[in-house]
Amino acid sequence: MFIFVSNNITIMASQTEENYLKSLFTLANDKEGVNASELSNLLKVSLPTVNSMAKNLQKQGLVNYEKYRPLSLTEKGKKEAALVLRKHRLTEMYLVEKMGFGWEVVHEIAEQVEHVDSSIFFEKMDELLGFPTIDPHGSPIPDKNGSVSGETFEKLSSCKAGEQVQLTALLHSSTEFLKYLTARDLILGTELKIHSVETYDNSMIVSYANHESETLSHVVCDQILVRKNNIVS
Amino acid sequence: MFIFVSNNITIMASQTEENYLKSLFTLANDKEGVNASELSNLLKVSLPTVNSMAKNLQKQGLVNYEKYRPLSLTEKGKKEAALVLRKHRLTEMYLVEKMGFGWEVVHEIAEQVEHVDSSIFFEKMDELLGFPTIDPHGSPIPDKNGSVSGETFEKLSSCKAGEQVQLTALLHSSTEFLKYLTARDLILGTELKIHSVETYDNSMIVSYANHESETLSHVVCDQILVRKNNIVS
DNA sequence: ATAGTAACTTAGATTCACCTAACAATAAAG
DNA sequence: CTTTATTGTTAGGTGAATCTAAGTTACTAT
Repeated sequence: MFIFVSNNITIMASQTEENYLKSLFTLANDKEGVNASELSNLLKVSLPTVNSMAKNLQKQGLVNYEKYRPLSLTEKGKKEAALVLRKHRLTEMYLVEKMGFGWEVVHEIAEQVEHVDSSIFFEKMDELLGFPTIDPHGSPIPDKNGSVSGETFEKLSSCKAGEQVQLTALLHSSTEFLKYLTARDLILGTELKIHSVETYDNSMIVSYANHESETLSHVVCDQILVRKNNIVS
Repeated sequence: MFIFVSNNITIMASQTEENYLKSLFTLANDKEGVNASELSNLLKVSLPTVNSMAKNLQKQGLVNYEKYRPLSLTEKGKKEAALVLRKHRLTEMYLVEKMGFGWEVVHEIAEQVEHVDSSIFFEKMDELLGFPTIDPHGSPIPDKNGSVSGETFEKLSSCKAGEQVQLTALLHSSTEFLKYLTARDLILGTELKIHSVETYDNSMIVSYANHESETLSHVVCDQILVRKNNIVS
């Protein structure tokens, strides 16, 4: 009879390692692999540094590394990275929603707070925020198992003329805002065609359902998240 | 974290350095100097490690170090230490008051959050808390210049039978100790009447709220700070 | 197809925070 | 006042995360 002593004692990744994992995760966005030089640029460290960290993370079973080939995360690495991202995004949400910070300033703070090692701390944030699944940039917040809800949404304000999109989420849901939208028959799922974007004030002219032409201000477009459709011509 | 200026270059103290400064500050409580071995015990590092860090901090003008003599903080060191303590205590306060954590669990989280380098982050906490001067354990919160509020409290152990006092702060806030107190409904602000002091072991018999008679050992009384009430007869 | 450039790797060094082993000074106890 | 115990110091070494310099592989463009 064999006795297996599991030697996969999980030790917490260092802050540095967490940053590498997070960067690999975000840079990999849909692509297959990530070049060492991309990481080198993003993290502002030299290529040899990336190289040795790649080997280190490979030893821990977190990244796939082969000489001269782009890097990629293993399944284990992806999960770990998603959990860091979760901490980052929950923190950003918390800072904005509960502490009243502007979106411009929260990233820098979240970059530091994300490395706190305390599950109750982040679960409390999650709870106080009402278990959000996307952050205000439309990026998904991974759940506590590191699973990411597949889709990422974009702000309507970042779309271009000619695109067809579907209204999928709101960044803010004040009564005022909801009234504004319902008054225009804009509900979740509405298919929008973007006719033009006014360069002066960034307002958009869109059409949908029974609405031939509606003008939406930038303030409004910036609070609406959409899914881009495959444009069928 | 804190900032010191040298040769016009602003350098941040490392998390490790912050921890040494904070420990020196708290261990020095009234005493003149701190033994290297005390630090060694508290920080769970070897004596040689403390020794070399002492030299390092001396070079930065933060501690007074002479061979074989106890360590002490310079004025500059005291200020930086107080600022770390400020971040720690504001964090604890925030976690308890705004996030609903119990005061037994916040220390561990605050130990990590205190090293975040962002003045707006802690100033926002301060603001949201209404600029408190005392943290959840009753210890004073230094202001943003590193000055500690003047009010000093007395040890319960130094009080006499017949006195009425209010529990205002704790000298030590280990999880064990906090559990001990909460198990007896002893919280900050509790009004205590000292019935008698046992001359043999210096234990005290006190009454408060729904507790007719509780015996507190000297060890416990020596860790509790109180404000003496003006006894109106 | 090959020369030139960009990307990657290796080698070797540095700094920080830590360690153990061995030695020195001070404090405590007889 | 000497011996012993505690406490502090020095020397030397380790691993993590970084660097520069120099060499190697892969991509790209003529």
